[in-house]
Amino acid sequence: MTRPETARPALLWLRRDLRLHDNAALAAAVASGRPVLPVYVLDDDTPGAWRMGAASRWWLHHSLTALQAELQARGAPLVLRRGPVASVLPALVAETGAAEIHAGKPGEPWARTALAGLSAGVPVHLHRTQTLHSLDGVRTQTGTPYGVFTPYSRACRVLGPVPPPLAAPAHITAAPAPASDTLEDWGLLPSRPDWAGGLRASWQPGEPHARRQLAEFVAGGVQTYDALRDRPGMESTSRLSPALHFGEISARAAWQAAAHTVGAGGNGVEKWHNELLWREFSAHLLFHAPGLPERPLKPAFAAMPWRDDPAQLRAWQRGETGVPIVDAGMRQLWQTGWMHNRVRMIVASFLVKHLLLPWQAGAAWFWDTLVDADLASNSASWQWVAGCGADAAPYFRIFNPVLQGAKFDPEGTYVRRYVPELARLPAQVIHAPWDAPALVLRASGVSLGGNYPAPIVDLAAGRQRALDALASISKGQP
DNA sequence: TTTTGAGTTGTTCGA
DNA sequence: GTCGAACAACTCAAA
Repeated sequence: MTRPETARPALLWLRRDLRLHDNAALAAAVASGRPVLPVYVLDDDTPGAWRMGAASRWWLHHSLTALQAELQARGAPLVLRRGPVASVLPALVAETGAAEIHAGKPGEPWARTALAGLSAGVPVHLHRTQTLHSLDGVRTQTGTPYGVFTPYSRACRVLGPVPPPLAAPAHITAAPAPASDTLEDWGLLPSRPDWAGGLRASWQPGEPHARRQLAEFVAGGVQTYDALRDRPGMESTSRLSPALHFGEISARAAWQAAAHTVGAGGNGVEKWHNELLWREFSAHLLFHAPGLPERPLKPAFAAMPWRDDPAQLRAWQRGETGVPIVDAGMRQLWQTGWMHNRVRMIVASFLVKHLLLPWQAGAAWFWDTLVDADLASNSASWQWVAGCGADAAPYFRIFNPVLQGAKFDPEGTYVRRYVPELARLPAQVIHAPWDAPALVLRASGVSLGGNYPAPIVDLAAGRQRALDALASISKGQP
């Protein structure tokens, strides 16, 4: 007995597009007229793969749980498999008799390489699901990729209006389901110890919640995004970065939802669009510079005299540097799996400039602890702060964590929330307790070197050391 | 081909 | 307290 040709399923490989709305790969699989077989592959084994960090794995577990429920509601179970995609997918094709594969086009070099090495014996159709624009398609007039954000963003904006998002299919004709792992098999959640309490309290992964969150942001926060997005003590950002990373919402939906707001005053929508284009630009950079996660884009930085200081790196990771805004940021990261964007810049600058520790060490910590860890954005942003990126910050731009704290957390709200031992300090001294009179410290229950560390580096000396190090690798030096 | 203007997010110093 | 200039030189992208 042979099945009719049209009964052979279309395999839908979902990776960073864990959604039903505006999913071109899903739409194409449904449009093929074949039964659809959705599959997620946990790939820790492809050589060169950037194995997802612990916080990302926590998010993935819950995002896949939500996706299973959504697919099930439309009649199609999600198949879970584990292993290198280049062997898992062909095996699944052989097992199910699938006639074609649909997937989102990967951006990470290692994933593209793995896909190129895949020979499934059936057509593989790749669809753009992760970005607004083609990573390869946006080029300068001479055909080279962009290396500077502003002209890149201009080129994107003149491409024309972002097309409307695709609807979610009302019904999916399911293929007979092959064997599947269970999420519990994968052990994505921490057990001993269970450190995910702060993540559970802060987040709700999955497409349905991401859509609600976007709607709320567009109805309120985006109007004041321009003015308030730099204030870490306020809820003034979208907090959609993990949903965007895992594709629970599409960049297109995020763009369009804001574009349609009426009566938008100020530049909130434009700022929001720019942030989406920064995400896009980072993906563009990684696409064209595969070494971005490992090596500085500016070759001169190979000679940078980075220090090796495990104790100071550990103090930074734990939020025990003695610099309040830095410690608050690092503790927010550790507790919630996320850090406000402004504070990311401050803690990153502190690590690479004041401590003179390599940006790769910071990027590795972020990779493991962020629920929104994204290879392109993380690598490009760390290189930018370190000064070795394509579109780098000027060498003299060294964030002063005291001034940054006073400017963007003037009441000390953010520091008080994450560094409770400083909570009773007056706002005037909360960002530099070492300058506070002994009487004020005592009255606030703060003991420097006791219940809160003294700064592990003198800020002025650290700044000068960084300037000297940067001067030592400039071409003007003998 | 050559030229020109510009380049996310800052700090310090001196007037 | 406030303000403007200086802080390298380089590379990018377009005219």
